[in-house]
This record gives sequence, structure tokens and C-alpha cells, in this order.
Amino acid sequence: MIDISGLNSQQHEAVTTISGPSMILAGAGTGKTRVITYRIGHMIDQGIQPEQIVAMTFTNKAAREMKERLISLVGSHGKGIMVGTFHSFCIKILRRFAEEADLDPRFSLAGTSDQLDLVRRSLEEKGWHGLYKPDDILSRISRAKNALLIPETMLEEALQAKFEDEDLSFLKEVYQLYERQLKLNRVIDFDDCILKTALVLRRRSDVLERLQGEYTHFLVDEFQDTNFAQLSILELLAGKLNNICVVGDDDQSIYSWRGAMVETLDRFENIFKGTKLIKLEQNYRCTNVILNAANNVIKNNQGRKDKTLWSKSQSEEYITLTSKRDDGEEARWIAQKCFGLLGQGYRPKDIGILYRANSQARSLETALRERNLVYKVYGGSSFFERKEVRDFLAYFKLSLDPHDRMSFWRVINTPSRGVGLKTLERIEERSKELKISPFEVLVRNEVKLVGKANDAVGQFVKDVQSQSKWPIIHIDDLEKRGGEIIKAFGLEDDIRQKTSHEGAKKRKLESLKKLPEWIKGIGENQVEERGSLNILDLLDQLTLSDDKSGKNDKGPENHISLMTIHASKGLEFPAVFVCGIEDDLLPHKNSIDCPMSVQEERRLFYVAITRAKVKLHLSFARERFSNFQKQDRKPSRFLKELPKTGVVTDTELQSLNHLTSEQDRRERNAKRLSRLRDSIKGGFS
DNA sequence: GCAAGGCTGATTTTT
DNA sequence: TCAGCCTTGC
Ligand SMILES: Nc1ncnc2c1ncn2[C@@H]1O[C@H](COP(=O)(O)OP(=O)(O)OP(=O)(O)O)[C@@H](O)[C@H]1O
Repeated sequence: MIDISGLNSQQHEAVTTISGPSMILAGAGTGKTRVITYRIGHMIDQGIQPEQIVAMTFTNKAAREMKERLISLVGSHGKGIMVGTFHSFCIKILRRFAEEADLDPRFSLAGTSDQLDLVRRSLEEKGWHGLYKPDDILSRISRAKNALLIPETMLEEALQAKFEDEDLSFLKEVYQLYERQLKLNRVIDFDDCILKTALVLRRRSDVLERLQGEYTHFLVDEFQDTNFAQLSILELLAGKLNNICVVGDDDQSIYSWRGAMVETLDRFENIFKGTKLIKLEQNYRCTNVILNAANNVIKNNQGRKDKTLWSKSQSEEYITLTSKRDDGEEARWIAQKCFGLLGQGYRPKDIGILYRANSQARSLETALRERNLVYKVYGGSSFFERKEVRDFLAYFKLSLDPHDRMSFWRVINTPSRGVGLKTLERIEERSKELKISPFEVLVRNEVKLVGKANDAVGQFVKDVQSQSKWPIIHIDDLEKRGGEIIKAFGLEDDIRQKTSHEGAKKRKLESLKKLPEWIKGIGENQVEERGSLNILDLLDQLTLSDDKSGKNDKGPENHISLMTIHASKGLEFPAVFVCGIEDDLLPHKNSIDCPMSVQEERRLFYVAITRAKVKLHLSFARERFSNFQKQDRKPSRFLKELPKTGVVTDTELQSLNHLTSEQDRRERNAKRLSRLRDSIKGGFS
């Protein structure tokens, strides 16, 4: 039996209400995630089988954390619970019911750069190439998919779905072309994981009924960030038994650009009749100083749901607000403070450094490295999206299945084999005519090549065939295949030849060399987790994974965490730095002119503040490198919304004058000095 | 018809 | 800084 005596009465009620629909609406740090975890534990105590339970989280990191907490709470049968993101849950369903979902069972998951390639190809088909920006098109298609719209019916359904676009009929056309490309290349994209699952559940009652029988209880964390397509899946799966519990906070809705809508919370109550609404009010995370600041900021938003939020935790610890000359200075200041915190007994993992945009990580990394501090950057440009890694993986996939078009087009002329645009067109034409894969076109010599190109392509075909001949059965085969690919296709020479910058060349060669071992490591993890090796799943995992580092380090992690505010949702740290709090960054320049978007940016600031348990350090720079130019920066408008008490302003900070009286400032400075002395004393003891 | 090298414009947030 | 795109030379 799990011990639920430590819960407060509202939490207790939420945990013990296990049948029927319930919605927990509560502010930051009130124990929403804790309620989910304990509720699952309680359900298992009540005899519900772990395999019947599905818990959705928003990020992979949150899923891992919840799984760990569950296992420590209920023991090893916690392993049977389906805890994951919507995407990972859905792709499992699609793999299992591929045929019912009208998918080739060997489909794979396209990463962001694959998606962009396919959009480019779609645009080229119509000669629209150059007229539109592929990433703009992609995000418009993505929004349509999140609203559960498909090209065939989107014009009629757009209005009802409250879907808006600057040019719907144009979007319909590119969306259709893009879908054709996906299908042709036998891939699905991120949004398809959700969309195709919703569609198969809608269209195939046999699939729906089977899943309804297997999964009887649903829990969703961060429900405010659920989009329409995801809500539909919940509606379908949980709609029969109505055992569903969602937790959320409208003030932490920060993913509207991914289709999350405020109305989702209200819609839930309409879909699941008789929803029990539970509110949690006590924050167990932050000191009252921090909570007061957070409340002061967020109260400037309009149309909020009514919530009370208080904390027992009294603190002498002030929030600090610091201004530095530029982003480098800001980063060095943060690194210095981190160093001091470690001296005071804080562990690296107690510290989180948060920012608006991934690009801000760079200067922070430099500064932390200078002080030899252990850190990890979460998110950011993915290791898998790097060219040399994508090339390698394409060869790898081609060796698993030579008819894989997506991979074929990617590598047929990498390294250069004398195959250019014209030859590619001829291959594609032939492939269409004969209804065979482009690789098969080459095998059958259906396209005449001459001289060097002929030799090189002949060798390519032979090499791919000889790799695809032997199956990958054991984990060691992964490494072996990887090594042989690099050798057979001359990937090292390709890098040596194409990279002019020496440093970059070295780095790329080194990461290439590590790839075979790396892919083996991922295979090992998979076998450890589920006892067997499945390569399709392994490739899915690679694309969905949030570990962009390309390292597979195991064991307890103890490092300073660097991440965007978006990625920090649901997490907490004893000490938090929020940096770059400037207009045009937070709120971001693309959002600053639209009041609704500014509100979302304010929620982002609110999320950032409420990640901190005890120490909160805010900072901004007066000058920053952006667009590869020095730019003058202004402190964020949100800083004026901080309370006058509890926030200490750095002496260097002149530009913000809401701290009025001179005496006030002297007092604060005295306090600050004494604390500084303490921290120095601590730092070197 | 192909490959190499210069030019330009882009960095919001994630699965 | 870097990658995609376009021009030029072979
Ligand atoms: N009843 C309780 N007693 C002691 N500590 C608690 C209690 N409830 C929650 N906490 C602690 O409060 C902190 C915040 O909890 P949790 O992360 O579940 O909040 P949350 O509502 O999910 O936050 P967020 O809105 O930021 O996602 C955690 O450290 C948790 O252990």
C-alpha cells in the first residue's frame, strides 16, 4: 500500500477519486504531477492492473521522471504502466495497427529536416520553389494537422474547427502534395502520429473497441497544452468508461503555437459529463517571496481562471535582478554565481539556467566551461539533424531496406557519384513508369549512365546489396553494420573533401567515428528495457527522442541544467537563473505586437519564475549578439510587473527605476552586501 | 550535365 | 556561423 497521509485534503480527494472524469485545475507547484503519480499508485492498490493505465506527459523528460517516481512508489510492477508522451503512445498504436491505419507497416518517422526536404520537393513539383519559405509552409500544415484537418475536407471543416490561414485553398494544395510525398517516401511526420491515430480510432471501430478494452484508465499531465487532435484521441479512448483525470493550469499554457487552446479546459467538461473539478491551492515548491513575484506578474493577464495560490515557506532569500553590459558578461556573471552556489553546498543538479531561445545557450556554455562546471544543455539543434549523422542514418536505413526512397534520394549522390539533377529526374521517371523503387531502377539498369557515373553507381548498388544481405540480429551487428557502411561508402573521405574549415572537419570526423558505437548503445538500452531488439522501434525512438546529445550516458545525472523555459515546464530547481529578460526576447519580437501573444510570453515568464524553489536570479543584457550583429537591448516590460518588495536590484542597474527611494536602495544594498559576504565565505570554505 | 565555391539570409518555442 | 541556393568553370 502506498502512503497517502502526506497529502493535503484536496490532493487526497483527487488521488482517491479514481472512477469517472475529473479535472484538477491548479497553479504552479501545487502538486499536480504528484497527484497523478500517487493516484496511479492508489489505483494499483485498488486492484487496477498496471497495463490498463495510460499516463500522458508532455515531454520525454517528464515521462522518464514520472516513471522513475512510480517505480519507487509502487515497485517493479510500475514498469507495466504506459507512461509517455502522446507521440510515443500513438506511434505504438500505429505500429501495431499499421494496416488498419492505411500505413505501410515499414513506415518510418520523418525528422524535421526530412519534413523540410519533402516540403521543398512538393513546392518544386509546382514550380513554386523559391516563392515560399518551406518552414513557413510546414508550420501551417502542422497547424492544420493539429486541428485534425485533412486536405480532402479541410475547406469545409476549417470554420467549425476555428482554423484560420492566410490562404486556405493554397494551403490545401501544398498540404496535399506534401502528403503525397510522405506516402511516396513511406514516412509519417510528428503530427501524423497524433492525426493518423485519431483517424484510425474514428474510422475503425474494431481498433477502437480493442484499445478501449485494454486501456481503462487515463491520466494527462499539463492538460492545458493539449491540442484538438490529442483531445479527440482522449475523447475516443476514454469516452466509453470515462475514467479520465486531467491536470492543468491555464496560466502555464505556453504551447498555443502547437495548437493548444484555452478552450480545451472547458471543452473537457462538455465532453466528459459530470466532471469532478478539484482545485489545489497550496504551493509546496516556492518560497513566498518567489510566489509573490509570480502572482504579481501573472495578474497582469486578462481572462484568467480564478485560482488561489499560497505558500507556507517563509524566506529571507531575495530575488535578484541584474543587468550586464552584454550577453557574455551576463553569462560569466551566472557562471560565477553558480560557482558560489556550489561552494555553499548546492549540487550542480540543484541549478537550472533558463532562457527564451536555444541560441542563448552558447554564451552560457562558454562561461560555464571556463569555470570547469559540469552542465548539460537540453534541447536545441539536434544531433540527429546534423548532415553527417543524417547521411549515415540514411545509409543505415537503406541497408535495412534498399527500397527506402527517402534514404535513397538522400545518399545516391553523397559522396558525389556524378549523378546530378537530370539523372535524378530520369531515375524518378523510370521508377514511376515501372512502379518500382528508384533503387530497383538502378539494379535493373533502367537508366543509362556513362563513364565515371556508371562505375560509381554500379559500385553503390553492389555495396548496398552486400550490406542488406546480412540481417541485424544481435546488438553487436548494429555496430558492425555502422562500421562497414562508413568504410564501404567512403563517408570519411566525403567529409574530408567537402569541409573546408579544419575545426569543423575534425569535429565531424570524430562524431562520424562514434556513430557505430552510439547506435549499438541505443540498441543496448532497448534490449535492457524490453528484452528484445526491434530496429523499426529503435529508429522511431531516435527521431522522437529528446536526447539530442548523441551520447548515451547512463547512471545518476548531476549537472547544471540549461534549457528553454518551454522545456522546463513541470520541473523544479532549488536555484534558478532566468536570463535575457529583455524586450524582443521575452516577450519575443515576433510576439510583442499582439496582445494575445504577449500574454503567452507573460505566462512563459510566470513558468520560469515558478521553477525556483529558493533562489531566483533574473538578469538581462544591455547589448546582445543577435543576427550576427551587436544590438542594443531594453529590459523586458515584464520586469516592471515584479513586486517592489522581495526583489533586489543590482547596483549596476540604472535603467530600471521602479525601485524609487534612495534609502530603500541603500537598505537593499546593505543586505545584499552582507549576503555576498556570506556567499563568499561559503564559497571558499 | 555536373561539382565546387561564393553569396545571402536566418535563430522562438517542441514532438 | 552555417546551410541552402545560385553562378561559374570544366
Ligand atoms: N502534500 C505535499 N507535501 C509535501 N510536498 C508536496 C506535497 N504536494 C506536492 N509537494 C511537492 O511540491 C513540489 C511541486 O509538486 P509538483 O511538481 O507535483 O507540482 P505541479 O503542480 O505539477 O507543478 P507545475 O504546475 O509546475 O507542473 C514537488 O517538489 C512536490 O514533491
